[in-house]
Formats: sequence, C-alpha cells, structure tokens
Amino acid sequence: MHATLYRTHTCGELRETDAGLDVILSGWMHRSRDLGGMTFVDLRDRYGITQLAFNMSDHAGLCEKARKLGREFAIQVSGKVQVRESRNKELSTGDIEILVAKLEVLNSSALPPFLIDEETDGGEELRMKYRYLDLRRPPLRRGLELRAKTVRAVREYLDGQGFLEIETPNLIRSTPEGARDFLVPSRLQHGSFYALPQSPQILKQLLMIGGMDRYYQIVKCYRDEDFRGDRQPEFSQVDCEMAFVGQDDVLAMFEGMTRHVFQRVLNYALPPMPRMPYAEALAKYGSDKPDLRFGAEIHELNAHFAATDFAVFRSVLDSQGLVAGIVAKGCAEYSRKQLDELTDFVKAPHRGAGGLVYVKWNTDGSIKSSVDKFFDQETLRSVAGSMGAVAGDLVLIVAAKTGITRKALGDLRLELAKREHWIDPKAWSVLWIVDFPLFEMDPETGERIFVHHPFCAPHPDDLGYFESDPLRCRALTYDMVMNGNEIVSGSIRNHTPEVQHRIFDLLGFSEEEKQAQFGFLLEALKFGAPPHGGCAFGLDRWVMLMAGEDTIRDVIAFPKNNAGRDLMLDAPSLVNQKQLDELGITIKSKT
RNA sequence: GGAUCGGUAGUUCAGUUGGUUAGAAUGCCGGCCUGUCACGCCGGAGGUCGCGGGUUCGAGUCCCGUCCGGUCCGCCA
Repeated sequence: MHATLYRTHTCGELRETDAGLDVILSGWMHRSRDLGGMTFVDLRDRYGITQLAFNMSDHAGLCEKARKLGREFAIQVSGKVQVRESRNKELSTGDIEILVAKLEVLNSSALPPFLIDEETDGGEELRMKYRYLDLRRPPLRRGLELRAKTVRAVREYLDGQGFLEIETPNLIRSTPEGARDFLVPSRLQHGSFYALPQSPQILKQLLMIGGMDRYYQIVKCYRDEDFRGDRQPEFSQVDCEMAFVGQDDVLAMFEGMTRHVFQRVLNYALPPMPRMPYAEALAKYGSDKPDLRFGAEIHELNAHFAATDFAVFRSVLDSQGLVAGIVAKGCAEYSRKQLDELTDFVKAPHRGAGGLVYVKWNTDGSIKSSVDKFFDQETLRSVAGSMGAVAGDLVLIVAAKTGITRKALGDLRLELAKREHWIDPKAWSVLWIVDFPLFEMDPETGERIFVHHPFCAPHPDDLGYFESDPLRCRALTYDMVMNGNEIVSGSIRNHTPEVQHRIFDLLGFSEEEKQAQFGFLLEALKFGAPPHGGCAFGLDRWVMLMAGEDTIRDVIAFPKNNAGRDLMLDAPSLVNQKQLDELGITIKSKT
C-alpha cells in the first residue's frame, strides 16, 4: 500500500541548497492558509516546520485534498524542494517549500483542545490531561532534549572517571526518618509493606562497603509529601558515591562534572566554584542557598547601635538579637506604598519580623527615615555609608531574634531583586556551601535533629566538643547551590561503627531502636568499611534551570499535579476488591 | 493540615447594584480570494454559567455545602 513510510528528511533541515531535491516528509498539519488558487500548509515534526505548497492550476485534486486537512492530521507528502517566491526570515526553513506531488493522510485528528504552538492558549490542567499533545509544542520538546543531553553528558563524564552505573532496588525497607514513605503492601506477608526509596542512601553506602568504589545511578526517588512547582512525588537524582576519599576529593570530582555538563549542554564555561561556609551564607544572605547573581548582602549593625536608646533596637540588643540591614541600590525614591508592602512582606507570619526600618538617602544628600525621631541625620548617614550605601540608595533594617532577622532580610533581598530586576537572566551563580552544622534544635519540640541525615560524618576538627556541645559541631556536609537553588547535597559518611553509634546516641536512639532500624548498616560498618562519601544531584531542578523554565514539570515528560494526581492516566485510582483481598487490605471510609 | 484565588462557548477571558435574548477574542463550519506564513474579507453555528441546596417576584451575580484546579504556608532527613 505504501511505497515507503520512511521519510527522507525531517521538517527542520531543508535549505535553499536543497532546491530541486525530491523528498518525502512526514508530520502533523500545523496550520494552513487557503488563498483560493493556492493553499499553503505548515508541516510540523520534532525538528521544525516546513511549508508545503499546493497550486490549483497545477494540480486541482491535490489542492482540494490539502484544503480538507484539519489541525494535527498526521500526513506524509512527497514532492520537490523549491525556492519560495516570498521568503520567511522567521523560519529556519523559510527559504524553501515543498511543491507537493503526492499527499497521504496517515491519520485524521480530533480537534485539539488547545493551541499547539510555541505559545499556547491552554491552561495547565488541560495541558496535563492531554500531555501527549503538549509534548508536540517546541518548549516541551526542548526541555526533554535538554534533559537527554544532560544525562548523556553526566554518563560521559562519570564513565570516563571509572564510575560504575549500578541499579539499586525500588522495593526497600521503610525507615521512619525524613519524609513520609510511599508504601507498597506485601501480598505474601499481609500487614507488611515495602517502601519506595526516598533515596538510595544506605544502599550506596553498602555498595562502597562492597568494594564498588565509584558508583552512580540515575534514579527515581519517592517522597509522599505535598508538592510545589519544583517538587514532585517522584523525581530523579544523579546519585553518586566514592570510597577512599575525603571531602575535597568529592567536591573536585563533582565540580568537574557540573562544569563538564555546562560545557556540553549549554556550551558555557562555568568558572571554578567558590566555597562558602554555612555560617557565612546565613550571616550575609540569610539563607543556606544564597543567590549570588546580585549583591545586597546583609550587614550586621549591632555595633553601630550598641549605645542606642531606641527601644526597639535596645530590647533586641539586650536579648542577644540581631539588628541588620541591606542596601537597596537606587531605591531612595520608593513611595510610602512600596515601603508598606515591603514592611508587610517581612512581617508575614512565617517571617515574623516586627517591622521594617527604612532610611532613604536622597539624591540631594538629605536623609529621610522611619526613625528620624530617634537618630540624627549624621548617625544614619554614617550607618548607611558603612553598609556601602550612597546618595540615591535605600537602607532597610530589621531588628529581631537573629534567625528571624536573617530570614526576613534574606527573603527581602530576593524580593527586591525580583521587583528591581537585579538578576541578569543569562548569569549563573554556582557555589558550594560547606561546614554545615551536624545537628540543629527543632524550634518546636526542642529536640536535637540532624541537618542532613544521620550518616554524615562530624568535622574532625570539632570532635573535641562533639558530645559536650554538639550544636557547635560541624559536619563534613556540602551543598551545591545554583542560582539560589539547592542542586546537590552530599556528605562524607561515618565509616566506623563507633562514630555512627555516637551520632545515634546523641540523637536519642536506644540500642533497640538502632538495631531495629539500622542494624544492617551498623553490622556492615564492622567489616572494614572504607572512608566514603558522595552526593546526589536533583536532576529535574538542574535541567529546569538550564532550560530557563520556572517549574520542573516542564522538563518531565509525564508530571503529576500539585495534589499528586496524574491527570492523563487519572491516577491514583480505586482498585477492585479482589486486589484488596489478596493484599489483606480493608479500606476505611473517610470521616 | 492551614490560607488564598479561581471554575461562564472547543480555548483564553469579560460579565456593573441581583433585572430584557449571557458577550469578546481566538478556534470551528460555510462562502470568496494565486504568494501566504497569526493570510485577508463575508456569513454561520456554538452555553446544564463545575455540582447540590438555599434566599428572592427574579441568581452567572448573594448565602451554605461539595468537587475540581492554581498559588502560598506547614511539610519536604
């Protein structure tokens, strides 16, 4: 029936130099323009768009057939490449068209529910339900292409460095730490459950003990928590681990990988990555994932106001709090309304600042502030000057408990950057954050909790006060931060059972709990476990950033919505009674 | 778990103080047009105003409930 269904060319490749060539193209009817005497059809495939030309005086039958093509009909044509009479400079194939000699409709199409083009009129929900149609749009296609390219570059680098790609199981044991597990009921043992891995953390440590001294895996991980634009219930990691290494070895290896991928995927030479201690990140940027594409660092001002009578500052200083501020360059003209908005921003419940002090250093040199009653102009000008402000700048100050001041100013800094377009969209800020604390205090329960996970090794310099002052103890833990996003998280692990026991002890585990939850790991560490460490890259988020998208959904072929539903497959779904009976599961009705 | 915004034509949206036959753009259908490329021009069809209940002479509009979706907080070692 078909001489061939193989196309000789794609819709993105033909150029003026191909004129005269006989070609076969396949694709979807993108759009058509019927001028009466002739009809133009834009044919689309994964590679681009090529114009098809049908001439009534030339071949009336074909022209009539072309007129009847609806959007998204799958068609195949053959014909001759010819130079256009009027060219389209917007299109890479805009110098040529195909004078069609044969047209075959491979399949008709229902009317698509939204516009399939670079920009679409479709809402998020519709696009998710008809994801296969959304995937025909160039932005989605580019996202998946970039993802494939990234994965290829990752494998290229790691394979070249002698890493073994090893799969670990998806049905594992639930551990009560961390995020909520997705559970899979066991048919053979009613009442028992597998868990889907939140990460292959322990398994990769066991691989190191098993002698696979350089391991990686591009792996799905699962967390049953609520979702966001940059969070999905299942997501992909580039999971890596190395044995017989220290922190510097790991950082160098994966900094190298990151730079290799940027070079391969974006043709961008990423500069060497600075390493910033956690404490400095918090003090200067109010965040452990600072975005360094713009300035506006936090300046601590306690010393400037040490002798103040201003009650708000006084009480904060007397209770070991923090008075600090940032400089908003060129924002001295801010209106009352804008300042009120910023005040409300820092006073939002989850930020918790009591208010926002502003100091406008007007271009005429005068000072106008919300604390004019308490400070003279000279004092304010000198404080502002010490922060690097000049005339025309706005200084914003928060006074509160240290954590609140830092969080409020850190968030404010990002908010101002957004409002004032301080961020160059082409710039990259990639750095390591190091020297995280090993533990922190849960502000609600007052319990000691680990910052990363309980397998991170304590910093050797801090072992002296490991037990006496554990909150002061740093860990051999590191994050890679890309444009204000945590992209990589990792650590050197505990490879001796002694240290691992001490950590569990400090976290308040009993011997029984240790054995019940992590007995297999403690046992394994007894058998000559090598020093080891590694990290995991958040692949979706990384690709999202490189693609310049706002949500990881745009770089995942079939994402779920914010409620964890797959709108296309309509999952999760009810199952039949037989399946439930086999698993010994009874469903309790709600309420 | 909480807050908040939304659900009206295939799609994206407007819809005044509760008041005549619920509109626009785009898409779709028909007609005209030989160099368009978001083609153009003329005409037409297209609605359970998410669902259920209530208030009212009268509800897209007000109230209650519910379902669905977006955003944010909590949560995410």
